[in-house]
Amino acid sequence: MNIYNVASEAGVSIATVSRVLNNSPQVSEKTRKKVTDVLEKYHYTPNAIARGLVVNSMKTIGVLTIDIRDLYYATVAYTIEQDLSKLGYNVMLCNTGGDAQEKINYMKRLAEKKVDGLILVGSVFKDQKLDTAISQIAKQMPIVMVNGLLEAENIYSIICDDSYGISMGVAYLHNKGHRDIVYLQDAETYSAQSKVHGFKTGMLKRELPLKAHSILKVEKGINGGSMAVKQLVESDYNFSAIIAGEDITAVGAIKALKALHKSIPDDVAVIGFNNSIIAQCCDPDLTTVDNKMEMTGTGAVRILNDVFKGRNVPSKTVITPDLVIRTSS
Amino acid sequence: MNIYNVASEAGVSIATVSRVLNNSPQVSEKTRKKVTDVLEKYHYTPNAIARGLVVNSMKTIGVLTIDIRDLYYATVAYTIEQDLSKLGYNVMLCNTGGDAQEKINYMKRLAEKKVDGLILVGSVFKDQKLDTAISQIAKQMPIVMVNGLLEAENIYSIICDDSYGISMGVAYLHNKGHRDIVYLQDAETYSAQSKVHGFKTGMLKRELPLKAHSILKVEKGINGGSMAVKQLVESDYNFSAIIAGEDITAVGAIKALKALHKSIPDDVAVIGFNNSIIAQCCDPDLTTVDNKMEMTGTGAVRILNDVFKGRNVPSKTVITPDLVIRTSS
DNA sequence: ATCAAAAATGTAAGCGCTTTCAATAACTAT
DNA sequence: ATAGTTATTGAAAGCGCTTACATTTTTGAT
Repeated sequence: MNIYNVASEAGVSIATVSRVLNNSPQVSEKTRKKVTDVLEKYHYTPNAIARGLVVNSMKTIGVLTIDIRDLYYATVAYTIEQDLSKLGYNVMLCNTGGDAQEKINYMKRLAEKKVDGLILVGSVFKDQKLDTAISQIAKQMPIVMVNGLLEAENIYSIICDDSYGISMGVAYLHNKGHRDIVYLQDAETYSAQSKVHGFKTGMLKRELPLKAHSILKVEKGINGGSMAVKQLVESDYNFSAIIAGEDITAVGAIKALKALHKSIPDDVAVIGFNNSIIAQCCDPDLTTVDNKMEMTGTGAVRILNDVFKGRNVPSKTVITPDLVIRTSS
Repeated sequence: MNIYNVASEAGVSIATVSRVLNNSPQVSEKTRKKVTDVLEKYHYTPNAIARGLVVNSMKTIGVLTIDIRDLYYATVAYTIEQDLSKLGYNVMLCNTGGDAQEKINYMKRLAEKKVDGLILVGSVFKDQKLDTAISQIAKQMPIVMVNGLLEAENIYSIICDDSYGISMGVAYLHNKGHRDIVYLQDAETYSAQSKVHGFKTGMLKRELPLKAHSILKVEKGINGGSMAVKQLVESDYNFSAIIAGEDITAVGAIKALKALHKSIPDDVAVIGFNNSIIAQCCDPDLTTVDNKMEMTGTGAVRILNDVFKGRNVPSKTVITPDLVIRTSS
């Protein structure tokens, strides 16, 4: 059933049917009814591909995340999807993992499908090949980078000030009397780098010691956090507080500390990052940096929509995180 | 840059360009090179919309979930996306919430966009209007229902035997000597109904008491689980074990129990459902039913692909869950 | 009744591709 | 060289829609 069938059945031209389909005001009530009757009778479904070919848009946005099972990406992607849906867009969701080439492949496929825009959530720290590819794609459609930065035409960034988030954690711990704070770096993304930076500057600003074990690179997850604690204890490193790059890593640290009969927060204070639901599942409840996932998603969509509407959009938007204090610190 | 430009630049016909684009073997190496040179020179990107219009497919699958922030949906959707990607498909992800009408709206939009198939993850228990809509849509494309059932042409179900999962929990607790087991029902989906059924039959089979408080309807989440425990304690109900419909609800119960200085599992044993990462974040680690999220997602994709390939596919596939025993029971 | 303006409808081109079928080029065996 | 094959290539239709422009109908003022 296509527009021709409808037209002949209703005794009008295809142009008129198209007008009815698009609620064009310039069609009389009488013929409108004739057409809608036929439309309903045959359960006509317009073909968005054909429409898309003409108007050169499928009302679809590509969203690339590292891994949707990670609560951070899930929440951002959820908000993006819901907001876009209200604007009439659908979301193509891609899990790219950490690999740059995989990201490029996805972007190319989405470019072929002529998505109206791209939102890249999370980003590898630096990859020249990837950056080139992104800039190239941006010639075809606007790109919003969430917690990633790439200064180029038609690319917009929305970034949570993760650095500041971590430095808030440092400040809080310092005020509580902590001096030997360990930071667990559990990723190599733009955000992760930013967090490390925040930790370093926060420590230096307060003249706290930055030693060999102050920044530990670990695997993200419960196991990574646990291993870090084991490593610290085995090396007899003296520490009274841990800040982790993600809640889940902090949970791992808590588990290991408890297994060693360390009291939290009395023996060791722990701070996480993301303020995901996980922070409320562990025991004690986790103090964490709230990086405003909903605000991030909503902001990304607003930027994209503003670009579509031809409005003036700053190339970089910054979101300020909060420190959520719970019982683990 | 379109196929015409490429053709004239390369001095061939558009048919030849199309053949090169689709790696047709019937084109000589010489002309193939002429064309690919032009393709690369201009960074030509094929237009999948135009292609889609001709072949009537966009190589896209619609995936409807209740809420991607829920780890269960996230994991299933992740697996689906990854598996489909390998087969050359992209995923349109939709968060429908619990609302039937919303689901219908999404499905209609996806139908217009001519997705090649639909995977509905999770489903409202019964809704005549929704079922009618789904059956209608199934006339246009195959539909796979994950943990949902609707017997109709072109609709396939893949279901985790949640009923059995819960009954395993009951059996385990019974063997440990528990008699007064409470079930926390935290949803109204098909799965949720199935879990309740499993609880009832499991209890009856072992001649365990089913009293007024044996099945408690609660809100899903930490708060729901906590409230349930409070309610049970306040009403002086005597119970020694709790099974929750989801891990996160079980975590809420654990928190409330610990706040009341009940020891877990000695005073009260707790079992969750899903075997999500949350089950390893709480303290003690949560015994839970593993409903094989990856297997479910992979199965759904396999079914869809088999249908595409014209293979014979059973209308219902059942997955058997496992009981993962940890320290909370 | 008549004509100009406005409203409604129709015609036809074209969006960028695939694909059938016809035409041509390149071989092969005589 | 020649006819018969076979491998390449090209011409053109068509996928289902939007839209600029042309045409027809309606309306309203005279």
